[in-house]
Amino acid sequence: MEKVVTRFPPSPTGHLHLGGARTALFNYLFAKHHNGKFILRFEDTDRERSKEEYVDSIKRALEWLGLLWDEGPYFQSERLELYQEYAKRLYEEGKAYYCECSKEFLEERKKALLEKGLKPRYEGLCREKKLPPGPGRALRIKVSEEEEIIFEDLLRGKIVFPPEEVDDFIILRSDGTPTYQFAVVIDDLTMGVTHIIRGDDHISNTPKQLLIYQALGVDLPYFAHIPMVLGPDGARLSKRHGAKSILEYKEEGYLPEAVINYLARLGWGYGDQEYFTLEELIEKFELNRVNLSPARFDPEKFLTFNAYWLKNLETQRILPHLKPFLSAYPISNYSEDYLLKIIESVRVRVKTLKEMAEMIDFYFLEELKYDEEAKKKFINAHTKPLIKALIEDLEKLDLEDEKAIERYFRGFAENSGVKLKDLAQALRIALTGKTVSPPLFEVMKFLGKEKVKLRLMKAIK
RNA sequence: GCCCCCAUCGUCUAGUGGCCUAGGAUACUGGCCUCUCACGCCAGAGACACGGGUUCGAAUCCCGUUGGGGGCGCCA
Repeated sequence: MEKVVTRFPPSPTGHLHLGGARTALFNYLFAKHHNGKFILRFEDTDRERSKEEYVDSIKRALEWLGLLWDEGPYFQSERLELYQEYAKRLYEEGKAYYCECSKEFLEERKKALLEKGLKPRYEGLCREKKLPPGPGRALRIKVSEEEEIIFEDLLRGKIVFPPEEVDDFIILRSDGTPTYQFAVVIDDLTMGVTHIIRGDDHISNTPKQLLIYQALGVDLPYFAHIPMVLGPDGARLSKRHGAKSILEYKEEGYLPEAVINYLARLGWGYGDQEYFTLEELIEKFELNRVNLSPARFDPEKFLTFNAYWLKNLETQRILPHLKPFLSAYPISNYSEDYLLKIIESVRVRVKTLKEMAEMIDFYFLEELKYDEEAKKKFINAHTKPLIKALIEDLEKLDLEDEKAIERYFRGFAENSGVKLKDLAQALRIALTGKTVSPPLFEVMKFLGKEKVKLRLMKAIK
């Protein structure tokens, strides 16, 4: 097989969201699985809506996900001459013609046809006029009215369109810029793209693109139309329906590993396996395992995947992602080893990095933020003397030895006639300020004797 | 309106004519574990959209219906 080349061609008119990211992922995985090349290309021929800002955010999102492109990014806006050359060729070969119909006129015709219950299509008014290029004239491709248009989709098999489905469509606007249909074909052709993997909303565009390939007299690439990602409500996932950008998930404390994994499982499966690393996906990804029906995005399950990776990824790989969430604290005062141990102790208890940061903030705070209500409840006339006694005992304890501490506390509770449960809550508040924390004896160990003593004293003051 | 795609638990999926009394995950319910919160473990409930064919046999193949999604731009 020739070398596989895939591409991801976002238009920089918005941030990268889950749907786009999944398309990028599948293209990336397919290319990497076959030792091929993955190209990034920005389709920015719509100068009105394209923004530099989005180019930047899409790139950052892909980088964060680890979907690194081997070539590009290309910009269609920088390749206008190329499109014009190809268009000129089609015009000179009589395969395309100039059209002088105004937008307003076409709009009217479309309305009229629609009212008659007909398919809105260009009626070929300028087809035989043999107009030369000129201002206000768009270039249309000549389309046969008799032949069915057939193509073989890698996932769905043969797809047939009746000839009347495609009219003489525009390939070059009257301002000389190419339309999407034309630009994609020329780009994919000149960039050597072998496999076009894209959302199935493009199925209906494919016939038009096929006709361009045909007119050009070149071989077709392979097409694979993957199902779209729908919102939880089953409606199309789109920016207007509040689809969040990938970068927003980053800010909410999602791990790229989780995003990748969840996205891969939307519309793709590998037996009963649920969890995959990027490396594993590259190894196992095959197009024939892609589902054909659209998948709904389920925030709940997405969170679960994040929780899974939070508790299974090596702590060294979590730390860099966690650091931005800890920026309010002087974490540079703590060793990496210390931070890793803390991560280890809370990773099973949280679902996002944000939650993780909140859960361990007490390690870094000079002044604890107490849950006042809980403090009142658990640090009372009954427990205060006990805490005082504990402070005395602290000197002779080895906080490094968790097991020993636990034995000591169990004994202490028994002797004092309180349940460890109740004593533990009082201590938890005193040491962390909260009612929920990592295991107490671990907290003491990591805090160290000095801080434990200080915090206990402060709590009973 | 016309055209195209799709159809298994709520959701993501396994399943490619007999292994299906339909498996897993998640969410849900109950229990166990337990210093809090979690994790974990055990158990439960939960689906082949419907109707016709084909076949000895259909979740799996064919047709229709219904439902969902998409497209019909000098947007991408």
